[in-house]
Amino acid sequence: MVLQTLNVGSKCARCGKKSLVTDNVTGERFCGGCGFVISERVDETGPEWRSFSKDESDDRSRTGSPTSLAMHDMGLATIIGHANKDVTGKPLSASMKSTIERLRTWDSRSQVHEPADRNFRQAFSELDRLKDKLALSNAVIEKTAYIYRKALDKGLVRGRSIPGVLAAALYVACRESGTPRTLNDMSRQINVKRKDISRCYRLLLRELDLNMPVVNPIICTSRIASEAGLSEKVKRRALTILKDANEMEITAGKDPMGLAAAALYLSCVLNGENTTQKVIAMAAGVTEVTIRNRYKGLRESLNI
DNA sequence: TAAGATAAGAGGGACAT
DNA sequence: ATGTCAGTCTTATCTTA
Repeated sequence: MVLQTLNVGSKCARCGKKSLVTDNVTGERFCGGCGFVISERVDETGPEWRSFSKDESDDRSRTGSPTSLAMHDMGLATIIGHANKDVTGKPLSASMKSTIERLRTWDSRSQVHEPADRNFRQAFSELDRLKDKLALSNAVIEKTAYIYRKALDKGLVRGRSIPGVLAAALYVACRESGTPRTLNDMSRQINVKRKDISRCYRLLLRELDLNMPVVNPIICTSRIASEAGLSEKVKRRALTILKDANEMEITAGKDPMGLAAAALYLSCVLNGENTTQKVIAMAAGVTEVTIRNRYKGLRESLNI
């Protein structure tokens, strides 16, 4: 456990001695006199992730050291060095030496070589890629990591593809946090068939006893409206349409994206705005036929 | 060209066997 | 466990305005 002494000379906040040292392997700064740890990691400054919209920037500013569930060891690694000397530089006794060697073995095993941990590393590097691709917030990523860990603990990943289960966990996290991302979005980015993700998703719901809030079409509306470049006025009208539809209980069991898309289309027609079903269908990720069906249903139910 | 109509097929939930 | 059924969504094709 040899520690290279850098930054010597600063005063310790606890004992007052000028004996602060930095472990250049882990980046920990602590007092050589009393062992007081000053900071475990070197904090970076500035925002950690780029933001994609105003309302997403709020939960992305950095508040501390980046310890994350999405790191294979949750960012808590300690590394046992290779020199058999203690803090003062004296050689270790024979019994202590064997103890340390045993610890070192398990230390390194627990970090990289255990199968579960390799699984994490693979999954989380993929997750990191998806974060950018799908413009996801840090909160969603953390939630995904948490769910994935639980799934792995329960042995749900065995026999299934890592990206598949990961995408399912991500989908759960999005649903829980009200982030409107569809299975198709996931499927496109992670290159796993929608069907497979869907199956893993249902598995997670069953095995982890999750109960998912129903996707709110109202949230979908905003996403589609901005994607299709629709006006604020149209969006508002669509929202009242959805509210009415909800009260008339004709929304149950319908694809929320299709519903939101139809409400937007109806709103465009009512407001005399020129938009095609095709544009909205593209933005919503549903087919024109679905829009037509929902559109028809909305008009009949609301007597428009 | 956009919108509407129709048909075939897929995937999954509810339910009974 | 397995099969059937009703309901939804997608894809494809044709018709209509």
